Order: sequence, then C-alpha cells, then structure tokens
Amino acid sequence: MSVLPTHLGRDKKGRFIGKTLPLVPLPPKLVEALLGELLGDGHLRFNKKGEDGKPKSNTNAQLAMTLKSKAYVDYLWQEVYKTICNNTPPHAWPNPKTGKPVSQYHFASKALASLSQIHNQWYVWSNTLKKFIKIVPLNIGELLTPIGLAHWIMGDGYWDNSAKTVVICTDNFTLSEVELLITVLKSKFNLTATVQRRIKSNKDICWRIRFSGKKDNIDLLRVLVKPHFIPSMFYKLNIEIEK
DNA sequence: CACGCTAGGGATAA
DNA sequence: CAGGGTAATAC
DNA sequence: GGTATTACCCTGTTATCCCTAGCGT
Ligand SMILES: [Mn+2]
Ligand SMILES: [Mn+2]
Repeated sequence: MSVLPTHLGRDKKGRFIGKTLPLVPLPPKLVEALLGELLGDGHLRFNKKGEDGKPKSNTNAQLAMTLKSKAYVDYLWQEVYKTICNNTPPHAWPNPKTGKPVSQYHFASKALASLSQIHNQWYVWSNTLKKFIKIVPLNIGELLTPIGLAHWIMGDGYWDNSAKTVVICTDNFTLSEVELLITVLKSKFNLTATVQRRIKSNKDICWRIRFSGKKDNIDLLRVLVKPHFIPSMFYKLNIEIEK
C-alpha cells in the first residue's frame, strides 16, 4: 500500500506544482487504525461527482472526520493520520466567528489514490439509491487488529452500565455483516460477543454487537484495546483515568 | 449476586 | 456520516 | 476560454450513542 500520486504533484492548497510526487509508504498502523475508523465514525468521500452521481474519473478519496470529541479529533490528526493530512489543523464547527456554540471538530485527509482503493473495498454502489453504501469487506478477518478494534470502539462503542459490558452500535450494517464481525472477534481475539437485536425508532430492525459481560471476556477486551485508547475514551471501557 | 437478553426514548453526534 | 460550493491552479 | 482536481469551509438529515427499565436463570 502506498500513497500514489495521481498524475502531477500538488501543493498543500491542491494546486499543481509541476512535478510528480514521490511514493510514500502508507504506514501499516495507519491502515489498521483507518479500518477501525471505517467500521465506526469515519467517512471516505469523493468530492466531485459526475451527473450519474459517481465520482469523476481521476478524483481520489479523502478520509473525513467530524466528531464531538476534540481530544479524539486532535489525536487522530496529530498522531494517527498526520502523514496523509495537510498542515491545516482540525477546526471547530460551527465557525466560532459566527458566535454559535461549537459542537464538533473536523479534519479531512489529502485526496489519495490509496484511499480510493480502500474506498473500493468498503463501499458498493447502489443503483437504486444512486449512492455508495458502506459495507464490511469480506476479508475483514485478515485486516482487523487490536488497533482497529480500539478505534472502532472509540467510535461506535459504548459502556452499557446496566449490562456491565461493551456494546458496539453496528446499526447500519446487515445481520450477516454483524455475524461475520462477531466470528472474527472470536477467531482472532477469542472475544465472546453476541448479536443484540434492536427495533429502531422508525420500526426498522438493526443489530448490535454485545460483548459477553463475563469478567474474563471484558478483561481480555480491555487488555487488547486499552494501549490504543486515548484516556478521554476510557469511559467506553469503564476504565478510570489513572493518575 | 453475576450474567444474559429485550425493549424503547431522545437530542444530538454523527 | 454524507454531500455541496468555490477559489486556486495547470494544461 | 474550458476542463480537471484538490483543499477548505459549509450544509442536510437522521441513526446514533447514551440512557433507563425490566425479566430471566
Ligand atoms: Mn457512529
Ligand atoms: Mn462515535
């Protein structure tokens, strides 16, 4: 996996600079984290689209993140995705100059051919909806690592204080995708989880991943992902921030 | 008491 | 999460 | 002029997380 130039190099404003870009390796840990972001709250997008709604021929995908947690957005930009981002730091939204209260923070990566390839694995074109739908790649079992799991839970996981366990909100994935993910959690990490059925407000049915609340299982999950968590997300594992 | 499971509401945080 | 608009630039 | 692409900033819309409540073994 590499950061491939499209055709010509560009400056940080996206303007052509008249020379080709060098090939920069995409760090494996970045790819692992990106997988977690895509399972969770991340968004791979093409900016410009043609009349059919599909991306124009030579455009490339960007990773876009818009989240409430300033700490997590800053961490992602600064520590995880810096090598594929420009130097513009995450910005608050709404723009503070509007006087409205800030509710989220945002950054986007560079548009890169390697991200377009990953988009191709994670999104399928729906002819009926005329848009891309995010899916779980069938080879997720080869790709998911503790780093990815950590980012996934920091994104879509929460601590269920009544059941005393972690639940992942996989609401927009299909039942078979959720079952696949549960199989992978068991085979790769020996983590036990079950499908939790839920009726949404609009009466549709969705499925979530509920980790077994047994002490050994939760302990194992914590050991796996805590090293890749930021402290402000420890609450999703019901871990105190130690001093 | 420990653990598993279902159900559902709501104002955001995707 | 997803999509839209525009300035900037090369060819 | 006309096309093509990216970075940056902004907007649309709802499915999220986060919570409470309850029953069962
Ligand atoms: Mn989410
Ligand atoms: Mn989230």
